[in-house]
Amino acid sequence: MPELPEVETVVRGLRPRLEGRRLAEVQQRRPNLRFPFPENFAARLTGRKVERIRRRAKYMLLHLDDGQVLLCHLGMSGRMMIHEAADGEAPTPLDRHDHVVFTTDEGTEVRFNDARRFGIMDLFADATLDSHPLLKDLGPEPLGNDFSGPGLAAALKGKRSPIKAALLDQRVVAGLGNIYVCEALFLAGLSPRRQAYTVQGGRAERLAGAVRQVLTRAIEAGGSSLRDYVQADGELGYFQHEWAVYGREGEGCPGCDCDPAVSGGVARLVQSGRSTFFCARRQR
DNA sequence: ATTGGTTCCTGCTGGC
DNA sequence: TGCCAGCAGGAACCAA
Repeated sequence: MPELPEVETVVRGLRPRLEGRRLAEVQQRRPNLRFPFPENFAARLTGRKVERIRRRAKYMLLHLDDGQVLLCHLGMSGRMMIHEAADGEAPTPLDRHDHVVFTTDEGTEVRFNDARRFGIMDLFADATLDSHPLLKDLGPEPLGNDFSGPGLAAALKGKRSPIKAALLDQRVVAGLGNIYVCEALFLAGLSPRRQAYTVQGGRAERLAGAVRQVLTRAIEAGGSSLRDYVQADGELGYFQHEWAVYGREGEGCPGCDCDPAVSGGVARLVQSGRSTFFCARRQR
């Protein structure tokens, strides 16, 4: 599912096609995604130039030349598919889940496709960005300077929920989802069931380092491609081949030499309604 | 205030 | 082989 590394990969794929380009045409093909589209969505975007594209947590933020910001969230199944203009070739037919089509002044099409419609699009003034309800409570960027062991420890202090749930809380650290939380806890050797407030000192330091490491590696690999997710240019990411525990129930834990038939290997449990994968031997 | 459960949605998977 | 229940999950929302 698109988590921080996947969104970062999409942003990097979109930049060369959209930054500095004008949106010649914008088609909104249904009234809502997860929420209704803002009023006059397409009209307010048409003719605008995209000055800068950046990422905050799992959100893409497109800064426009008139002081508006277009916010996009890929939800579970959202993709940005790029169709370059080609001489004399018939355009690829639209899919029924192509909900928004942006066409630039160069003729490039960017199609937002989202089968499950958990995605979000919003459009608002740059000046209100810091108070935007979806952005205002977000925690630090895990790859930024504001994220550290002591900072993480402070955010976890007093939290009685399992560390797994705490890391999914976007107010603690922004951008992690189920996959990378499982992977980071594995790397840090921490049990997903451990109460969050017990992750202090060296444990918090290890966990912060593990979060950074797993996200950095995933971005280098171009993200993880599940059946839902394709990078902006249609290339597949490779990080799913590097998962140590996610989706590997019953397989041997890559950190243990033990036989999965004897030890049980990677275990699965359900926490806050989602699957957690972990190695009970290595993670305490 | 904090925490846990439910909901939205569709496509894929696995069991019969 | 075909059918269909169940599962996947980000984050708002609600209830305790």
